[in-house]
Amino acid sequence: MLNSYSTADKVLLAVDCIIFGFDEEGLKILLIKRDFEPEKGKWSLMGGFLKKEEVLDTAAIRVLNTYTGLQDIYMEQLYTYSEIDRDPVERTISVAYYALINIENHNAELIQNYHAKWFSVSEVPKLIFDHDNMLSHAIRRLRYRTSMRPVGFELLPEKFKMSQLLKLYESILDKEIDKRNFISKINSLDILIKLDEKDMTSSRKGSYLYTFDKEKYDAKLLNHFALNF
Amino acid sequence: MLNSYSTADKVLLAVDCIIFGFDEEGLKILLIKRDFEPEKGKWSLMGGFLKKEEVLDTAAIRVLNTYTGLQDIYMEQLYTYSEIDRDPVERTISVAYYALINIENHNAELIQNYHAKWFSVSEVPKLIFDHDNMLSHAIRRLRYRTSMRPVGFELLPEKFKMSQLLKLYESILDKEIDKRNFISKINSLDILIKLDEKDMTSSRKGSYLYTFDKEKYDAKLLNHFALNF
DNA sequence: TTTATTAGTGTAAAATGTACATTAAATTAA
DNA sequence: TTAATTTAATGTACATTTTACACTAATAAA
Repeated sequence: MLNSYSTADKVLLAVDCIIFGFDEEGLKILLIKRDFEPEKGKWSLMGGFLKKEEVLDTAAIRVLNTYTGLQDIYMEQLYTYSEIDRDPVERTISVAYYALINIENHNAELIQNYHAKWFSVSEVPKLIFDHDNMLSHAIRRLRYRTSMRPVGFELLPEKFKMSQLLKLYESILDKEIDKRNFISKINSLDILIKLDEKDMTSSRKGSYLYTFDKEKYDAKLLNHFALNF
Repeated sequence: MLNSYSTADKVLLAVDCIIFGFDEEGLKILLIKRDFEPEKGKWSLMGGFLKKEEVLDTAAIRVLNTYTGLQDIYMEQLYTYSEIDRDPVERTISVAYYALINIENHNAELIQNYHAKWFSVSEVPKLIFDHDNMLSHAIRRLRYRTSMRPVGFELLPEKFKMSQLLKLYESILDKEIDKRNFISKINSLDILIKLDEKDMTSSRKGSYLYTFDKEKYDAKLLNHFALNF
């Protein structure tokens, strides 16, 4: 019977969270060392089961918070994984979510956490279950998204140098980008505000700081701008 | 307990199928009239529950086949919907899938079916549950996808006129496209084979027929071509 | 042979993308 | 005080792509 609610199978539904961050060293991802079976001691994404009275988006937020202390992180649904043996203990379907966060802003929350740790995306250890697959899927999505619209908002501090933004793009897209072309392209989008302030920490000359102009950004989102680096 | 398999809630997991087709009249979508409760007699997507020993992709194929007789349709996962009350009978999470098919090729299968019917996307009736939402999400995805790579393959007959391909794009993107620019852009992709054959049914002059060059197409997919109409 | 209908074709101007090297500002060391 | 060092900031010429736009070609029917 295709449509009998009473006889239909019920399954475990999980969420897994892929959290991207960025700092001087480049693009990173947040992982936890499992302190429970199966695969205790191995690295994995933050995951947990959906509760009956809960929406997936909320479950993802709750799970992430439980493991990392991170609050109010907006995550986007990535894909739902349902391979029969993806979880060796019991048939579990998992809905993966991903988010971009600013590492500095959230360090306080993370420090008090037990086992969460940032890894460079280029040096991720072997993960449990199908988490490697989820991660590579998420990276692909992030790259794709980056080429469609600016992503810097979430990953950079409030005030940032142009060179940081450039480095962010280079990290995500994993390629070199011509500095002058990058700057003129970004400027042509007209979504940055150049501040009077300079950051003197890394050079004699100092470099101007910028912030995103959230209003202009939102207005332009509607016409979904594409960047072709 | 976040990670106890034994105490975690289990839920009903469904799949819903969004099937796009195209004919002389434009872009269409396949719906069924429900012959069971709830919402009996209303129009809906083809849906059914995931079985315990089944992968989502397979469930989508099975469900579609059950309602329409359609065979071997490759569907792509769209999104997973989990609003608490999306199904009034019981908490059900649904994974939506979508596919593009050639209406003519599959008419034989569909004719013998009871209640499935094609609707122009511009004249879709009110659907049950959150199926309207799924559909509009799918249309958005289709438009997006169309701007990233050619989609004609699946929706057109084996042999087609350039004007059909143009009309397909206009239907999906819901805007007029300049004929000359369209043709030269398509030709520059170098994925069509112009046949010696002409279709004389719609004009005195007759128009050349084309087929897709699957090999060239696949080769180019790797460099994901973007079309900006 | 004229008429009507759809198919098929090209070009010029504008916008965008790309490749590439020098000067500017400030600190530190001589 | 001057020179040397370091990173920041800027512009141009060329190639490519996109856009706007209108007439001729082929054929069948009248």
